[in-house]
Amino acid sequence: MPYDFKESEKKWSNFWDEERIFQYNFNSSKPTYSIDTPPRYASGKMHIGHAFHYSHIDMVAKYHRIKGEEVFFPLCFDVNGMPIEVNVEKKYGIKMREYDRQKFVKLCEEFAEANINTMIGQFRSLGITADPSLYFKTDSEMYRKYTQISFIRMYEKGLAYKGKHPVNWCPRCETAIAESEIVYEERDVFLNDIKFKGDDVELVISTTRPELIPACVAIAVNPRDERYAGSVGKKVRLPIFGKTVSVITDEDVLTDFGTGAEMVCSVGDKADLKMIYKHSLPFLKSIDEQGRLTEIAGIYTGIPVKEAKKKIVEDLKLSGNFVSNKQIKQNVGTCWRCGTPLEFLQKEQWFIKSIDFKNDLKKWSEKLDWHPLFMKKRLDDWIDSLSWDWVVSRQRYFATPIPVWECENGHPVVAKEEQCYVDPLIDPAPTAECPVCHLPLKGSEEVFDTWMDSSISPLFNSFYVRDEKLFSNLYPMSLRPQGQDIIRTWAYYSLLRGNLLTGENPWKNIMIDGNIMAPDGRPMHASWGNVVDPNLLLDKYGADAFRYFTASCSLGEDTAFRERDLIRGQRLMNKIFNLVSFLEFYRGKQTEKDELRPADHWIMRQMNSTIEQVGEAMNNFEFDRAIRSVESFIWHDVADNYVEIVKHRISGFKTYETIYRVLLTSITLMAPIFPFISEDSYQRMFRVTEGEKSIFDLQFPNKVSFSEEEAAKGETTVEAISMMRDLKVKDKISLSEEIGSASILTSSEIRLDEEDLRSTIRAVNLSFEKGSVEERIVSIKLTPEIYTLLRENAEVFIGKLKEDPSLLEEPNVEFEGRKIETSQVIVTRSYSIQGRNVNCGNGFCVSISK
RNA sequence: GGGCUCGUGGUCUAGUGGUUAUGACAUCGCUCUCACACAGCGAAGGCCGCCGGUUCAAAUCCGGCCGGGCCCA
Repeated sequence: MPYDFKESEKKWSNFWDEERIFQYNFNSSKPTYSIDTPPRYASGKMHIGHAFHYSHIDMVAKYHRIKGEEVFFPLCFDVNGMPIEVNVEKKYGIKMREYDRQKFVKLCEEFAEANINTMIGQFRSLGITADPSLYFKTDSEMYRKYTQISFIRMYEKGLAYKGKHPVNWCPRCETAIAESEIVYEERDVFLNDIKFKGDDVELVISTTRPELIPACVAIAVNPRDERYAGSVGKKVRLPIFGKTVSVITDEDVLTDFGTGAEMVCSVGDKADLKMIYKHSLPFLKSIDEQGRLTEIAGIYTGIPVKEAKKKIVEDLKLSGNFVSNKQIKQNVGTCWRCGTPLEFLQKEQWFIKSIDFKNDLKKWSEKLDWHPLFMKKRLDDWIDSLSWDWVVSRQRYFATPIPVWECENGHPVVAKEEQCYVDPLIDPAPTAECPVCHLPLKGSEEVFDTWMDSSISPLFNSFYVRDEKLFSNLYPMSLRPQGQDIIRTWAYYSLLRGNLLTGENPWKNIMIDGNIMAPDGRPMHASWGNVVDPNLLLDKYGADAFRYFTASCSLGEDTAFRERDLIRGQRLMNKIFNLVSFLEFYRGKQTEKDELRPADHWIMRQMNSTIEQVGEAMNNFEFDRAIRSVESFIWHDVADNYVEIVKHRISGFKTYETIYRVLLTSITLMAPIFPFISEDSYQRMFRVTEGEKSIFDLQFPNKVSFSEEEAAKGETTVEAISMMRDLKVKDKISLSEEIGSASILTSSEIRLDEEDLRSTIRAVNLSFEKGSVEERIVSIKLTPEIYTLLRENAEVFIGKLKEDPSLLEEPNVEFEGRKIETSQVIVTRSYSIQGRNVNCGNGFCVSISK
């Protein structure tokens, strides 16, 4: 009867909920292991990548639980921000800015809430037991309150400021965009060659943005470009617009891009901005917030950029200034949400100081334990590449309001902490008028970048400001788990703010996961039709099988989805189910007093090394190593070999005790990875004797003591049995059929458990025959020490031994004046016996006869 | 273009200097064996991406190239 995962998974997730097995106990005396759960973004349901990532986090949580720690694993959701706004606009066919602001926010809340409910169900199906008693979502007033308070504290420390600075601006979303939110896309654009004339000079510039001609403040060429040597310093007129600009030189101009002469516009892009600062050129505002040309464009005023580009090119053709164009590929900075090409605008914005802390950030990053370590470099490289402070104001609706009021001269008044949560559009300012100019104050319409919310998650989780005692216990948190794609945002901003506000890192460890790719190795895209739905997989294979796949992926690496791993996982669950059924069948049927035999010592030795390997791997977040080790133990050592041996003597108390211990240890080791089958097995077979309510109340297993000498005998016994069973299969003798005799053929002393061997193989007689085995040397190798000693002569030495193997019979061999111990020589032999059907292993052969 | 990462039997994968390179899935034999045919035993299948270097010894270290992925410009 195969394992019914559907029924089991339903049953045990209900049990965990009802019994509150995974609820954090604030009064516990156990050490706390705290996890800064990534707040799942509530714009839709979870896809396979999320399911993958949260499964890993859950394995860490359950592992530390079973290690005896009190695990703090909050259930949380991220709600604020543009993706939900955009989804709501789509769903209801409305436009945010044409809709009532408060009503629109309400729609966003409802939309998010529905998704949250779906995702809570998905978490449950996956066996992810994030704690609902530690629930938060980022749009709650409780959460937003601390976003605001943390801002106020940074403002008071001079770390937040309002400043005028060019920002990346999305004309569709009408909001500033942080550097980290820019998505670069390769697009086909036209590179236009346009003639600029002066009184005594004429030159052709190349530009992809002819609509910016009215914003042109200079023409730049490379100083070493001889083609333009005569033009430098001269004046040329802008075609159509007539304004006069100078030809300047700048090292950054590429001589091989187009004609090698380019317009400097204020402000077209970052490169323009750099030249404007360097050459003290004027700032013009050529594009407005909606992406239309401003009044400096004369007759083109008010025309959207795309249209203006077309018109201006046409007019250039008419005026004879247009030379030619060609299509090129160019990386265009676009809005991460809507894909609209971004503009560069000079705007008043709120900033958080970050550039001043570049060196500190690298030190803070150094203090973290990174898993895997190579991810650290990605953060360090990002820190190095930053060129200005973090723009935190957004001109949107659904997010935390910036707790600020302003007079009409733009003097800000920041809220008092006691006022928070505060909505300046509704609530009054802390002072009646502007303290500078005594004018009335108006609440800010701006909201925060959503990373302002999510990057205080470790502070919020640790009861920052709310409860000093809890804070000192919980902060810094044990672990930040997250995806590699948001190192430059979530990890970076959290590290920055945690340190700026508390002077300490927000966590001790950071675990970075890779992505799940489609089965074809490419990213999953709806339009490529290669998306895999986790719900279908859970239905088909079950959560433990899915977790088997996720555990088998190396941390930090991108992995193509492999359905075959789920198949294998499901088979493993079935194997475990059947092993437990076997034990269950013999429960209470013991009648004989027996003693531990060599095979029992052997399985204990294997078990100890599995305990050690799994513990080490899990401590390092190496789920793949843990699972390989435990799977190989259960399937091969226990199921294929050990169970076969104990079948004939399971009526003995000691034998039963051993297999009981072995299976209980196995499921305890696996419980963090396969919670359902482990809980199911525990409840069915072990709870009545162990007493604890849940397998997760057990402790990570300790090693047991055993005799190394007996274990070695056991290993030989297992090997002999396995070879004899193979012979029975080959001779078409049923495994249950008794055979007359079994023989061990060997040229040397051999120690094994004759009784286990005979009973397991069902042989009436067991005999030993000496001296009849022919051996052949397959290879001769040396220990690394001897290789190091002999270096280039090692091969000569090996050749000598091959020529005369009898040398190996002495304890030492003379070679070039040295005495080399033969124990340092690794000889691989194969054994055979002429004319008999035998199996040969390590130092002996076996044969059987009816 | 830069940083990081991966490239091992048909497919996927373990393996960071030293036995005859691990295992899974698929394929092919044989076996209902008293926990499990979602099983067991066995077979076939690999110039470890390519080129060079270091070393007595390289899948493993170094350099270059080719190809996939992530992030950035």
